[in-house]
Amino acid sequence: MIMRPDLDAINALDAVVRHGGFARAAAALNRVQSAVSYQVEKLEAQLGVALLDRSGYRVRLTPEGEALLAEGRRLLGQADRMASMARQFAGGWEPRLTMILDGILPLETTLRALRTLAEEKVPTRIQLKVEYLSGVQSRFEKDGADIMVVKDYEGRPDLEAHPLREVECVLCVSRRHPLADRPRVTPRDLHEHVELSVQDSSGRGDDEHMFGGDRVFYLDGFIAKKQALRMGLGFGWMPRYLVNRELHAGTLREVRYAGGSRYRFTPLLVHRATAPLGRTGRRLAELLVGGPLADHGA
Amino acid sequence: MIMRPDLDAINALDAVVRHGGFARAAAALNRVQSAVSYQVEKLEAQLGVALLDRSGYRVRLTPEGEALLAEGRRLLGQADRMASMARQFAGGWEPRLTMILDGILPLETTLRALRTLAEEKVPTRIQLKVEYLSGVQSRFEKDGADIMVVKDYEGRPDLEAHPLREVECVLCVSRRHPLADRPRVTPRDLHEHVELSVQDSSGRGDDEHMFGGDRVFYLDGFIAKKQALRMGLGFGWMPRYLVNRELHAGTLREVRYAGGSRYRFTPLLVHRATAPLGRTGRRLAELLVGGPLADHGA
DNA sequence: CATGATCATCGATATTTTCGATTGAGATGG
DNA sequence: CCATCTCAATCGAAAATATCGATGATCATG
Repeated sequence: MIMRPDLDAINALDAVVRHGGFARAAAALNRVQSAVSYQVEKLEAQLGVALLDRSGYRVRLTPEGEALLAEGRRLLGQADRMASMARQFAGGWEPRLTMILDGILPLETTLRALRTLAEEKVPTRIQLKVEYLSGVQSRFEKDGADIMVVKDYEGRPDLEAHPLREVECVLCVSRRHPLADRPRVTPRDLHEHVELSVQDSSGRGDDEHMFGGDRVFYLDGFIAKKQALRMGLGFGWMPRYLVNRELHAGTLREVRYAGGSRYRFTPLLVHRATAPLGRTGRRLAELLVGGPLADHGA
Repeated sequence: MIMRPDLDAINALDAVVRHGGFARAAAALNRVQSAVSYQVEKLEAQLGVALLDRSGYRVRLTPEGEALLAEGRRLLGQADRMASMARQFAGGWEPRLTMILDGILPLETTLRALRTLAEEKVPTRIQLKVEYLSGVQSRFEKDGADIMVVKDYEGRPDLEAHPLREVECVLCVSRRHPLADRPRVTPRDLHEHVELSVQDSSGRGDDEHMFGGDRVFYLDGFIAKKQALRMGLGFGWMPRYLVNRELHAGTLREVRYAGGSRYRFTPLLVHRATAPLGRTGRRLAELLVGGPLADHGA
């Protein structure tokens, strides 16, 4: 008996109430009066409830009609949201985007970009995963992700890379560590101490910037690594943005290493050239790279 | 170009995905395969997005289709909720119910009944207002409320009343009040002290149980009155359920009044006989009265 | 390779929706 | 009080839309 209401009919009722009458509603809907009348009657039949009080000269909502129209308007709103989502998909926005980020990079930059996307109301459901070193690429492949932001990656012809802002790394120790006060540190000095490193989350080989000592502690992220450094467990490379405060305060010291206690690298934003990014992907890349994407290979 | 989607079309898509194929979906919907095919194509046209990937032997949702169908299912759910609300209205449930409660009565009983109604998922929007003494009836009239629960009311032929569980009142004072230790309190004794009373929220006359002394403090509710009693400001009647704990603990004492320090009254649930209660009203009355409503006057 | 299932397509039919005109009832203004 | 206007229901005809039933192409399976 009572069935699902028809959106057009709800829309008709809404127009009648909003414009205060069938004739006006009809004009607004580009229909004739009887068509609107028909739709409202249909709605009443579908719901099995009298929605309009027709006893007076002008129609009025019944209490039931009021409650149901309120519900119906929410329904219309939701339908419109669905339509607008479709419009965005039709306009080239992808429904999903997966990005893998190397944990050595500042998360804040990425989060700021994601917030901007949210403010721009992109309909894309974005998934962000953090990995380390070659774990990034490995997950990129395994998950069929759309974008990865890496320190290094194994170049392939079907991948396209864009350079991001340089990141500087510093070789640090705790101020209480024996290496802290040594004026000129040699590789031999380093070998006598524990090196702290973030483990490659894929389980594969090590970073080129490691020293290959006998004792290496592997931590599962740079936050843990920083904590270990501060506790004086050993020495290790840290991205500068993560230890600036500590270097300044003196809780961490830069190792005066003869071979250079700093190095810079250029992170790369990589995506597949074969399956080009959707609009959200392009926008995200644009925000991260800091300008529109040039079309060049790795 | 992109328009509001049709619920039937969404339903068709849902059936196709759920049953895994057009033919099965058609069977489930009591249509033929081509009709379902038509509906899904219409939906795709309405949304301007390819929802199904038809390249394989079996159709699959595109990523866009997945996102949009998820949205669509929520839409269908909401539409069904609207239909079920209508079903309840059609079945005699009223959309709104206003009840006025005398603040002397235990709120908990009422709240328990309202919770039960909520659990029974009645669609009615219930408004509860608390007033005191004749303020209850006055608001009942002014707001055109459906139900009032009163201690006393001005009987009229078009009102129908049902007795509720008796409430007992106790004449109390603070244990530090001079009346607390007096063995036999006379009306004259009472007149020497301040009487505490809850003010009639309509501003009209006083309760029959007042003592008519010279000094009466009017409080704006029983919580305030209890506080005043505990502070030793005076004596006054309190419903027993509100002061049981204090009487037991000894912070409040029952006045040993010669004319009786207790009285009971029977609260009445009153509604209009002319405009009979809807289903929610009847159910609420039933819960409060503690049984089905008998059909008798005041 | 035969068979069966799946889905798109298409003409015919059935149903729904809209149109346009009319009617009766209430408001409006002289 | 009456002419006139607006409002909304009603109804037959026309238009639009949905469904049916049959066909054909494609793919899977044994």
